[in-house]
Amino acid sequence: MSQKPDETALGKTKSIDRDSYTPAYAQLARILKLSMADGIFKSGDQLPSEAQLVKHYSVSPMTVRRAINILIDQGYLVAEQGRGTFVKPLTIGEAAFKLQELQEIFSDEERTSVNILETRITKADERTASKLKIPIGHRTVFIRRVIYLENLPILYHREHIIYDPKLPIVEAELEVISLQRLFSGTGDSMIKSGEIRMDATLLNEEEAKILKVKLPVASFCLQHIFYDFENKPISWGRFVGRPDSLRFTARVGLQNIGDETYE
Amino acid sequence: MSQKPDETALGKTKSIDRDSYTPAYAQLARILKLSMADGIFKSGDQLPSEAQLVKHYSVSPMTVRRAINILIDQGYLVAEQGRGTFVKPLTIGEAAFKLQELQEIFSDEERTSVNILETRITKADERTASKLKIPIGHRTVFIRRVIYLENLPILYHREHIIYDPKLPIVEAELEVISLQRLFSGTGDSMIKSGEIRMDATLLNEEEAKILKVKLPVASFCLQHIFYDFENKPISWGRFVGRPDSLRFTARVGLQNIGDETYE
DNA sequence: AAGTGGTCTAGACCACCTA
DNA sequence: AGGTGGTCTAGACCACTTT
Repeated sequence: MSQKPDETALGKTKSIDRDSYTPAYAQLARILKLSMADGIFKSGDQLPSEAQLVKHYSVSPMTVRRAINILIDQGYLVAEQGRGTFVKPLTIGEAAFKLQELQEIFSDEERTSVNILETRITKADERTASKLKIPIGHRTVFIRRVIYLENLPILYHREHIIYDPKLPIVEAELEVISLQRLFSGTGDSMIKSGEIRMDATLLNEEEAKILKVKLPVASFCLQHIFYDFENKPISWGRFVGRPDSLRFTARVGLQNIGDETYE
Repeated sequence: MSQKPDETALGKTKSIDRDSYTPAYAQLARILKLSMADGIFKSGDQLPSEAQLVKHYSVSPMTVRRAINILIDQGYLVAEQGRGTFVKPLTIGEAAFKLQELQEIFSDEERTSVNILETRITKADERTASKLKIPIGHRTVFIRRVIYLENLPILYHREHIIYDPKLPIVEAELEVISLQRLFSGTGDSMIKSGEIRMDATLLNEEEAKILKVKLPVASFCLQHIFYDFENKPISWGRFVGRPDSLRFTARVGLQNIGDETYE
């Protein structure tokens, strides 16, 4: 592992194809990433300076800068002003579990269906009132529903929405407003932000029955609170997943360096 | 909710302070983000064109472009070539649960300690062999350890590392190599990439005893496989967390718009 | 003083979409 | 055709670190 920048290492690498449709900065980012994957630049190594890269690849400083910024954003490099740019050692903290997969389930309308078990107006109990920051007894719309993927129940959802007499409470609409919209992101929304918390829980009898699993069993619970543009809570709810259908995976480090832009 | 770009909306917003130490692109990104948070630009709205922003804020096209790219990367905007740049509706899929918090636990050496329960050379059983892609019976180093945060056991870790006679197997080193290094990211590493899977599990008796919790209880399990630069597995292991100490939260949408760069 | 990254300019050309 | 985003140039100046 060398600490000095090694310009000669660039000699054997690919060059930038100016006729290609993938932009120069993306090509350069990919080349640098491949060099790291091949071990040409190892963890802790200093990269050739921007000026050297500009010369070697015959691009402008802005293009080099952009390529490097992408790799910094992706966590592969660190830049220190006045010192140089270095290959960042892999850390586990970079790992992130995304809900993207959950979103994909919802956008697949062919295989997904939602079944509303119950929807009624109720008065907030202590816990609900506390979460939604409303007085106890304030009216909320309570909904219970099951999300099926090819006839298999994979999510059980319970949600309290603050009752607003100005909004129409049509069951069919509720289905769309609170779920489909949140996941697919179509149209406008009254929601400014949201917090989601993931817990591991033991399913209770009701949940196990609805999700058609045998007790005792552990699964994920996703609790969510959404806020409007005045930062007031709108709704509070929780998804409980079928344990064998809901998995989260994350990757760290260098792999699958494809042709995609920004990769 | 308007669909046409509304240049007049910019009139009342802040301007860019050229004497400030925060760069112009970051200031502009923040201004646009605040405008969205204030509801000046709503979900689905078209932003003023780059040319309009250039004029209005008296910056160069590259600066506007950079500010917009940041907000696109952060998931607040979408750009469509030839059409315009639009405010992206909030979607739940953007939410990501990061292991950053776990990393912070490890870097806090004052409060964290690691206790090795066992370390021995063993022969791979079927499952281990399959995960590490080695023949059954191949030697591995098996380690069990507990991570304490202020004398409270918060993580139980079991790991199989492929035995390599070239590497020294000093207990003290193992502690550093496989955990501290992975989390803190100091020094170089033989690891090129890793996969981490999160599951919800019922703790078994051994796990519950070590983590000092009462059964039955559900918790998170983080399974990991790390690969070397030839994409061969190096180690396979799993963390089981103390359920009340290990939580994951994620946020979506606009909030906490501070002074930080890139925010 | 020399080298590094960080920012920024003031244009240019292109591809794409809409009218 | 005119507007939009997407890319890129060839420099410039600054702040910082190292020698």
